[in-house]
Amino acid sequence: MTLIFIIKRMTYDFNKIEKKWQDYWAKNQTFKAENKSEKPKFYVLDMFPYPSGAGLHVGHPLGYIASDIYARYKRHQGFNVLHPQGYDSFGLPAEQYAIQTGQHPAVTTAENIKTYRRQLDQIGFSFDWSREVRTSDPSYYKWTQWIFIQLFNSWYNNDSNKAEDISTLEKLFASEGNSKVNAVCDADIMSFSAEDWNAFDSKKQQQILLQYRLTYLAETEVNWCPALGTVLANDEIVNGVSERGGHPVIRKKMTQWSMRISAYAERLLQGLDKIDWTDSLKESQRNWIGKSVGASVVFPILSFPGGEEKAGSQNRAGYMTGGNNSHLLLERARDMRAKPTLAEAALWEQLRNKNLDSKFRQQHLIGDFIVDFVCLSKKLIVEVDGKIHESQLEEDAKRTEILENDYYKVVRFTNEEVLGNIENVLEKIQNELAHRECHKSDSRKSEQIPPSGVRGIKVFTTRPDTIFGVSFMTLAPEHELVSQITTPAQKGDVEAYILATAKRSERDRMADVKTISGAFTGAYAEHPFTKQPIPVWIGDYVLAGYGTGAVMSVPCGDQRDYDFAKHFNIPIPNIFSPLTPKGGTEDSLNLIETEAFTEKAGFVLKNSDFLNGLDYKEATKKAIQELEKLGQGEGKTNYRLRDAVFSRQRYWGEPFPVYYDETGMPQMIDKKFLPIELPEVEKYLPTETGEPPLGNAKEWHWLQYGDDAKIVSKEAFESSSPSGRLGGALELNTMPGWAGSSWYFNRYMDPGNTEAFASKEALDYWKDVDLYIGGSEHATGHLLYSRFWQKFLFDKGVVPVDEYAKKLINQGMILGTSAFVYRFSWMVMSNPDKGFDILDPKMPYFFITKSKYEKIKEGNAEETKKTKDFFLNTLNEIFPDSEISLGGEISMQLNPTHVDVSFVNSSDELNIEQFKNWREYYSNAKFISEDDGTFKVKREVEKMSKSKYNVVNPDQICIDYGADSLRLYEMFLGPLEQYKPWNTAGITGVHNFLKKLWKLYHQGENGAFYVTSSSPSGRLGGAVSPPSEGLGEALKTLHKTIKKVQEDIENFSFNTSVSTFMIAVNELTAQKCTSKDILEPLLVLLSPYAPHIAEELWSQLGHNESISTAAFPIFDASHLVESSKNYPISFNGKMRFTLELPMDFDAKQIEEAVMANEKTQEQLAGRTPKKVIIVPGKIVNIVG
RNA sequence: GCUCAAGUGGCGGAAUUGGUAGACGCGCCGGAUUCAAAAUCCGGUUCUUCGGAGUGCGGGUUCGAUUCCCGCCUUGAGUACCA
Repeated sequence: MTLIFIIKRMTYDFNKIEKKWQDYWAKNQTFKAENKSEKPKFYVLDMFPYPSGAGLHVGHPLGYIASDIYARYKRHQGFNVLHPQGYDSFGLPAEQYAIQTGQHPAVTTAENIKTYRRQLDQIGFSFDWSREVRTSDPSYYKWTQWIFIQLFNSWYNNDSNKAEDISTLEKLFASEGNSKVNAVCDADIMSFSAEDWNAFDSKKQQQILLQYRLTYLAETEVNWCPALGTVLANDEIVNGVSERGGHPVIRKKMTQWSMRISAYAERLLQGLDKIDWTDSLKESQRNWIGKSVGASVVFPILSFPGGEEKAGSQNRAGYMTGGNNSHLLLERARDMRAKPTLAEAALWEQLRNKNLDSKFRQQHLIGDFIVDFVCLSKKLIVEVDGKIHESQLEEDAKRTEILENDYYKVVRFTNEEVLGNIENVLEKIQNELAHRECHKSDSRKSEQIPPSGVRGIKVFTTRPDTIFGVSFMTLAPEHELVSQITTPAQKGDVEAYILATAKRSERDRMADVKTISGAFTGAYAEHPFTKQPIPVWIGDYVLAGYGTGAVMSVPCGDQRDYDFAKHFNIPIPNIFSPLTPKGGTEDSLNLIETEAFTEKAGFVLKNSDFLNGLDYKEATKKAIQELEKLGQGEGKTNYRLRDAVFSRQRYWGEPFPVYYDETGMPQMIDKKFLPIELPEVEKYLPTETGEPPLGNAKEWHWLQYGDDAKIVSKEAFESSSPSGRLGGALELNTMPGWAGSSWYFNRYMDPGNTEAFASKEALDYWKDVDLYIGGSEHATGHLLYSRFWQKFLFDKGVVPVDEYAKKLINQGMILGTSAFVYRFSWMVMSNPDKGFDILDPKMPYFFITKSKYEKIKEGNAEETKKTKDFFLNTLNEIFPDSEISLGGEISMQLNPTHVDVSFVNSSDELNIEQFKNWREYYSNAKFISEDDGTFKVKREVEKMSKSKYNVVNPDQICIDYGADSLRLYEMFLGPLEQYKPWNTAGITGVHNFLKKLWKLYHQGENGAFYVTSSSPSGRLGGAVSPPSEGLGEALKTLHKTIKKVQEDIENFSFNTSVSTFMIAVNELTAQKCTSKDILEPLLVLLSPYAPHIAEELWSQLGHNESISTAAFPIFDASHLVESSKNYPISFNGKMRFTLELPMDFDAKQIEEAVMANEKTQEQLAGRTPKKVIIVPGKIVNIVG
């Protein structure tokens, strides 16, 4: 017996249903995730949205719908699902708006968030809103500031290969100096001993530590836009001017906070292998990190302008230092050596020849100074001051300070002291020497110093195996050696070239990579092995910013070197011996006749001394070994990844928890005082003195006595008591947009925590994101920086995993379908006496429908004439008093103009009335329509954007079709990761599907709910027919659907499951299925996609609880077993007909049946098949 | 230039390990219902000279290729002389 229950007549009132269930979910906190649960966890995350003023357009929810389907599916699977949402609410647009309107960004941001929230709610997402975070909320950015402090208090230890607390570094410095420390740090670090360190004052120590910290202050060259008063990122500059406003941009050096992300380059690269992210995304991160393995090689410089340096001597390094103008100073030093003062001569007599056991040099160049005497190994400078120094005490003091900064000690004596009591002077010097540790100039540290002076030209190469192919060196024009080594004869050429390069803008240099240019410096370097001189050139194909800014040019193995050599007639020695397929070499074949041979295989080396006969791998290894023996090179890995600038001259961002003390050193504010809240300012522009907007804050000085601290005005700070006082001016920059988004996924685990950014329990439970969905445009920004922070936090033991997202999917963009109308006009000529004003407001705009436009474009004379007549007649009607004539046909103007897509229907017909009302100046527009009276527009797919009038807002779609239709349709459009145009026309398809679905459950009289139950103890009681009786076809449909939908969700192929649902409903409708056994599980399948209608029908089935955690139906293959198969019968691979045969036929039986069939004989037309391929259960293919 | 992704009807797209190419939907065409329209329902819809041909183009492997291999073309994205 079958029980029938009829509830009441209902139509699919989606607006009412959707509102009802959205309210229900909110009221019952249906999607709240628990931090303690017996269930397995699953974390589904969407990329943080920026709440823009324009609100959501239909492209935004695409990824959210996909992740929501997955989250809901996982709930049906029995997981405790964390699916949070929040806002990356600091950012430029709100600030720009504040600048224009004076409205506080916090106010506009809050309004925008409200709109976003309303729009998100109406789509029915299963977010746990109790965990919402906003980056601009002080309770959130408190922890962003805290992480910044952790970075400041850390350094990267290459030996332990992780970040460590800065205190461990201080201990090392105090006990052994820095020579053995293997840290990631600034490039220009001087070595010091433990004694030096302990003798340094606090400021000096802090300056040194800053060179090791993971976030540090440094002078960085930035893109400065004076008009906007801020630094711009590279992608904010378009064609050399600012993207916003088109203002000029200049290169400027500024002191900024930087993040030492380069410390993590290798781990960021290696980590990619552990995570399931899209290949293209990993690929762009790999490119960005840009690892290249090779060697660094030093080429000594053979000739200096003065000729006083000779190449080849081993103890050259450290012999002399000097800045860019050293060659000028050197001449002066020589002069002074020749004409010493009496006192100098006397002292030199005593110091020379190692009378004091230390080697001294006289009139030597240190940095940009010529000092009287210096002991390089002990870094002791002895100055003998004549009368003249009394008048320049200040300059001397400054000079002393600079030298001391380089760890030199300066002792001064007067002429009188030296001449009067030279014994005393020598004793003092001896004393100093005894207290100073010996400085080895060739320590590991000094190798990190960029090449300068006689150290030679340091290059990085990925092909050390080709070192015998070097025929010249090329330096970047900006290289600091250029001015030092250029010979007088070449000076003119070189300077002219440098000037010409400097003039060329970045853009010119980029656009014009084909032109080869350069200049010879006149200098020669020495080949490390052959000791042959190699000419040194400069060329702008070598970039100052990469590697060492210099290359060893191997024209036979590098195309750019090859082109350069050809252009300047530099020899191209060949070192490649091509391999034949048999393994021998074939030297008659010249690999480099027309271009460089850049392959790393298929050759052995020749003309390469000890590398002869070796291949790429062997030779690379051998070359590095030999270079290391000579001390002129070593194996080296280079990364393109640069440290990230972390300061922005902006208001609407996180303030730094930093003040500058009286010595000007940055100090972190203690954790207990966080957050440092963003101050109020009167205007959001830079100050008159060019300081960032925070410079406008009246109170922005830190004033702290012990546990008491407050932010006060400059005056209040200066008048406060200095005793026990901490504090100073607060940092004026704010953090960049990526600060808050680099760790938010951790905050969602425990967003309300006030003691930590998340509790250990929460972090250990949720661990990482299982599924992360977002746009690929963040590939090298957010997604790289956030991995860096996560690894850092992992090193510090704060988070349990070092990769925060196991799987990441990129959703494609939904593009707009822009509409264009064609405007046309002719050149108008009128009689001067009876003229009319072309700017007369009565002068209308003329538009022509698409097909006629196309005819005219093709040169259709008739259509052109008609259009012309229409134009002229219309004008004559409007201006009856004028005599108007037109220019020739050639002067006809046809311009496509964007028109708002809301005026255009799905058949591309323009609503002329709406269009006329759109703009005042269109109100009297004239139209040439199609012959049937419609006016058609041209369509084109473009990015969705306000300025293209092609934005489609989800609000209206929800009103017209409902959120379930929108969700299904966005998924139905195509594969998630693909870019695809939005076309509202198709939404009726999925909407009809939902109506059909509704009908399937409402097959009662007058559309009443009607479901038959066969369950003996069903919820509504009653009896009883054997389960599944007579449901064969329906069960097959159901289980086919279960299988497909489950596979689809797990493969993120959401578009195909929508088709599957349609097929299922079509089939069940055809079967007139009313069985609860079928229709109930079907709802669970559908619920992730169309949750509102699923909830409604679920409750109509008699359930009192939400469908959201109902168990996902289990696929049972037995329902799909077929007894026969409709075999496709192919002839030579082409399917000609099908044949129904029993499933249990074996190959032989199939062949007999097929060959016996008359259609087979017809196809064969008397031929005998050569071969019959039979795959039982699949196909039959007859060949012949 | 390099790297990655993608090219299938009028359109969005499907074909999951090589096995019936064009599922599903839109649009279009025809029909039913209606005084009429909307809505709904039913049927058709790759091209075709009715033999066949056909998944960007040209080759190859295979009994069989949208799927695998080689070469090319086009489009989109990222990157910009990376030594």
